[in-house]
Amino acid sequence: MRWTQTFIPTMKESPEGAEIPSHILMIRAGLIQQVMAGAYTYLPLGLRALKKAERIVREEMDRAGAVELLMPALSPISLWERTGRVEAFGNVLINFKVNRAGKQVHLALGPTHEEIITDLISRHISSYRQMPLTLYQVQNKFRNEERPRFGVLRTSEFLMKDAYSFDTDVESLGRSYDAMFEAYCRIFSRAGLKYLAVEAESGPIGGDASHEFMVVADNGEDVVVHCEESGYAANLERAETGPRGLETSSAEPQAVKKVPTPEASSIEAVSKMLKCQQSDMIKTLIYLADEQPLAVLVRGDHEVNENKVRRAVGAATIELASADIITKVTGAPVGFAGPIGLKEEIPVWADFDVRSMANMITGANEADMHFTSVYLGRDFSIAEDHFADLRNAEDGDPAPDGQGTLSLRHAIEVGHVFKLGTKYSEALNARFLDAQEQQHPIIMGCYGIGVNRIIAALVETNHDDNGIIWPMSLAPYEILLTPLSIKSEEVMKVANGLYEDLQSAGVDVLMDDRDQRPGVKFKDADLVGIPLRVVIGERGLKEGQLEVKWRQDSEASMLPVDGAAEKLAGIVREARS
RNA sequence: CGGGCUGUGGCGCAGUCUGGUAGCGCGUCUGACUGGGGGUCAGAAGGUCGCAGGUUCAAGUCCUGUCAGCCCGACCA
Repeated sequence: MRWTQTFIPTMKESPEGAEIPSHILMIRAGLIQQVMAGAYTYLPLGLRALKKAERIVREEMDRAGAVELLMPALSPISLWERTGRVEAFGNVLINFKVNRAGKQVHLALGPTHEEIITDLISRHISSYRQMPLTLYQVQNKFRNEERPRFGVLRTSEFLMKDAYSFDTDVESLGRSYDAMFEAYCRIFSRAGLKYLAVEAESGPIGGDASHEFMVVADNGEDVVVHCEESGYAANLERAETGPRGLETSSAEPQAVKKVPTPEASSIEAVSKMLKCQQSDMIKTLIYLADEQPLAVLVRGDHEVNENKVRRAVGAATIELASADIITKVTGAPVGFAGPIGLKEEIPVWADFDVRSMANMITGANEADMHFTSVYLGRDFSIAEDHFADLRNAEDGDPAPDGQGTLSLRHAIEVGHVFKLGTKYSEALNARFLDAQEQQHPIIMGCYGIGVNRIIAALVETNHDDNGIIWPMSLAPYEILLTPLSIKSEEVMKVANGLYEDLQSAGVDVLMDDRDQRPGVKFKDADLVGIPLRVVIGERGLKEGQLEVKWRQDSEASMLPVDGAAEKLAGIVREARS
């Protein structure tokens, strides 16, 4: 492609509103253009990168034995009603009514396709002989995100590769899952991403295993917990922490005191008012677990992990109690709850770390009052089986296996594999007969990749001050030819010859044939980030040489014009790997 | 959904407090010079200042409403 014949609107300045590198660079390099919040046009260069990512995904899915199909974005709302996901998705599900032959038809734009594919499978699979089967598609998804942001990292419409496996038993599901897991590893490696496969929260519905593929990046929306030593990696929502020592204080216990803390209803405010460490305080939160109130205690500087509470308590749902319920249960307004003197008898759970606390400060279950010098065992007690790991992991916590310490990092989720189980097959009546003529629901898995996020995550993690640094595998073009003077016949003769030869050799080549000064071309070359740049200039041609430079290198090397095309094509082929 | 910020030629911004001829840089167009890291000179085009209403002799500027975008938080497969 010749630069003058395509459409690459590069920009010198960062657009207003774009703040993170991937967003800024994708706009400046002419990859995308915003249409509205959460919706972007892929310009020619951006689309080429996206298609490269898509191709890698297809190749690896096919290699793993998955079979491609294509489902529509449009679907009848009734399908979503059957699985209860109209409520589950709520406002995220884009749905609307249209008039058709005088009737109103209620439609939804698919945010994911479990319903549609399970409905499909229920009509065509009836025997164990037809499985295992894994189907996939690459298609646009629609989610009315409450808050689209960060360029193409979180949008209302996005390109997703979604795969679904159908198996007869759990062992077979495990094999299907592992095949997808392996495929994902190959996909992200080929895309040049440094990723972590982390244990993920499988959520309240179905499934006993789930992994997310995360690219560590400061601007990522997710937080992962990682241990270099043991290799343990998990989403913060899921991450467990290792055993922590039971420290005992040698200080002489003092008597409990009730102290006034007017209007100090947060941990921060109380610690400031009483001039104490947040880690000496107890945070007491009232939750509703399956509609039943319970109190959860964690150290003041820790965060409660609701999923852990839900699992520890054995509840299906968990939510923070409303102000009314808190007042009813504790006898005090929000912010003054504590384990001593709760108005109602409710279960009290505590995080392991509470066990090693002494001389604590807690709410007094009375407006504007806290207790100080509180001791576990002396002033309140908690049943031994009500201690559990109930908080989010923190930097420096021991790893679950005790090997090394955990560190927290922000990350971008680019893929997710999930053992679904029978949630959808039961709801949509997708069953099969086994060899014993017994009927069972089909066992499913689902596997998603955000294709746009592969691009965004790559740019986010592979750039320098001057622009994007593409790996050969995703680069919109593999070689950029930069003739320095298009007015020089000699330069253009060599450039055009190279261009033709490289194209014939199957290389994706872009030639900057604009009548621009060299500085402009070099700046744009770095911004756009094509991996291999070949400069054709009068200076070099005098020696019969071209100048070849990798985007990530600062120094160029010389290459004789004779045989340059074959040489360059070879280098590209090698780098594609 | 709560909090904060921003809407002025294609892009980035100043001007708004204190009402009085709409400006700057980049980009674009024409011409000349120039030609290895975003050139120079000369000229030109391009804006109902997000939208609606109000106050005023006069509104980009003041008031009311509204729409859009961005950031933080809440929420979220």
